[in-house]
Formats: sequence, structure tokens, C-alpha cells
Amino acid sequence: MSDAAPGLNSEQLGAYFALMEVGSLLQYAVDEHLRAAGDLSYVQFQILARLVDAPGGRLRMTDLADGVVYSRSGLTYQAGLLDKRGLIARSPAPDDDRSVLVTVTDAGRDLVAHVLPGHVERVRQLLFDPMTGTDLAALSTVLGRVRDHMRATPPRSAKPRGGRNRAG
Amino acid sequence: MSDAAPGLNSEQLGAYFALMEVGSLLQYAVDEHLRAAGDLSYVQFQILARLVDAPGGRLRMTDLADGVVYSRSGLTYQAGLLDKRGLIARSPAPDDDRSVLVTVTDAGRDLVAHVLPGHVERVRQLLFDPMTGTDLAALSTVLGRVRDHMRATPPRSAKPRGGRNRAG
DNA sequence: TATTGTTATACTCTATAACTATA
DNA sequence: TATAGTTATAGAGTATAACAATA
Repeated sequence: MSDAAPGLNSEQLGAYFALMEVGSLLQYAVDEHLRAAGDLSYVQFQILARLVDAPGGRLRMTDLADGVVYSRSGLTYQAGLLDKRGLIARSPAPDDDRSVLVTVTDAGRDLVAHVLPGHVERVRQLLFDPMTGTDLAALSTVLGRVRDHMRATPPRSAKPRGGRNRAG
Repeated sequence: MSDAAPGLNSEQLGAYFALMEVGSLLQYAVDEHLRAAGDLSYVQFQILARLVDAPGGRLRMTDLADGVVYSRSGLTYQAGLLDKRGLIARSPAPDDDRSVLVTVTDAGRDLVAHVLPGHVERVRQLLFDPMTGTDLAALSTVLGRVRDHMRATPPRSAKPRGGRNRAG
């Protein structure tokens, strides 16, 4: 879009496109590896990874849904797949009978451990090999700020009802 | 993964997660806007945007496929949708009868023009509002370097045909 | 009444392979 | 033989809405 970019200067536009391309290529490469190494989609890997990191290896469905998947039914679907493979187990929550506790099984932990080195290696090769130490520090600073801002800016609840931007 | 990250230090790991999260949230927000404002997916918007930027508003299917979609049949599918809506037109290439030239129609240009301000506005709000001028410069430098490196590093499973592995 | 989670269902998108046609 | 593109088909993933159960 060389001409019509009313709200962004060319440096911003370039950074935006670069971010999208880098994110897309990285996601693609990582996804490909996870499938080949462990027959996992990136979403499934995220679910397992969050569980491995959680105290006791367990989280409620709702907590898991926050930040991993965009709908509850989507998480139920993914959890069903992981459950069927024996990578997680679901049990009723003792303190709230509506909730379901999801726990990583040993098999789930093993799979994450098996997949992680190659995963991390791909990230290193693609993302960090071309960076200098200064690059890394700068990137951390900027992305941290942006992430905090995005988290604080309600992304999905801000649905304009009577919309200003409708297509004719 | 606080424990098992053999190949990345914690700063790198944090930067990686931040990048994925920022990219994912940005993609989601932008996609949502494009659908609401113009009933376009991000892929469709990319196709139109590339055409608008191309000399004469036209590109061959193959050139379009490079960097936009992951398979040729995927592009045929998306082009079919855009064609049906009158946003692009397809015609045989005069110099090579195997090729198909894709051209943005006036309706396609209008839709891009209609959608672009809101698109850019969302990017500005989410990505650039929390940044300082130094941040932007740093981000551009790092992402530029990383993107060049990624483009120069084709995925190992480079498939003979189709696919995603082209320098852009 | 609101929240948690599942299910049923429909839809979008993507990839693979077979196919046609041209270089 | 290799390339350009389409089609048929199958599969993964997602969202929406209805639903049941609990708070």
C-alpha cells in the first residue's frame, strides 16, 4: 500500500508488515515442526505447555481458554482430542461443581519434553540467530510494552454495535 | 516453559512468547475489523492489497500465490470467492497461455479504499500507540533483519511445487 | 440470573492428488 | 518433462446457539 495509508507513516507501515510476516513465517515453521515431531497443532502445544507450567499441572477449562483459544467450544474440541490421546485428563473441580479441572498426564509431559528441544531450536534458528544482543533487549522492551497495552485494551469486548464501518 | 528450555535463555523465551502473542492479537483484531467493515478475510485483503499495489493492478496467479496463501488450490479458492463478488477479474495471459492474469476491478479498489482507514487505525491503536519513537526505530531494525534472514532461510522440507518457500 | 462446560451443526479454510492444457 | 491452474475431495478447526447443571 504505497499510496493510501492515511494513519501510518512509511516506517510504521513497514514495521507492521514486517511484524505480520515474521509472525506468520515463525508460526508456520513452528507449527510444521510440532506436527512432524509430535502430531500436535500449535494450539494443542500451547494447551499442554500452559498445563506443564501450571502449579500441579492443572487448570480449569475457563483459565485455559483465556489466551489460548477464542471460544469455549473450541477448547472443548481441542481438549477432547488431547484427552482421547491420553495427554490430558479431565475431572470435576472439588470446589465448584460447574468447573472442570484439566491435568497433564505423564504422557502429556513426556510429549512436551520430547517436542520442546526441536521447537526451541527452530525458534532460535529463525528468530534469534540473526539478532544481536542489543536487538534482543530492544525487542523485549518494545514487545513487552505493546503486549501490556494490548492486554489492557479490551480486544474482543469492544464490538461496536451500531457500527460505523459497514460495507455498503 | 520455565524449566525445560535448553536452547533459549529466559529473555529470548519471553521475547518469543511476546512476539507470538502480539502477532496473534493483532491478527485477530485486524481480521475482525476487515470482516465487519468489508466482509473480507485477512487473506482476501492481502490479495486485493497486493493487486492494488501492483503495476496495472494485475498479477499472475503464481505471483499472487507467493507469500499470500499456502497452496495453489487455496489461492484458486480465494480468487473464486473474490471473482464471484466482482472484486477481481481473471483473464488469460497473452504471453503465456498457461497463466491467468488477475486484475482488481474498480469495485475491488473501492472496497480496499473503504476498508483501509479503519484497518490502519486499528493497527495504530494497538501497535503504535504504546510505542515511543525509539521503540519504532528499534523494532524496524530488528524485524527487518529477522525478516531478511527468514526469507533467506527456506524451510527444510522445501516442496518441489506449491508451498510457501519463496523469497518474496 | 450468571457462569461453566458440552453438544449439535454449519461453515470456512487448507492441503493433496488427479486432471487439463500449454511451454 | 516441467509449469500454470482448476477441480474433487477430505480433513481440521472455529463459531454460534441451544442445552444442562451449578452458583
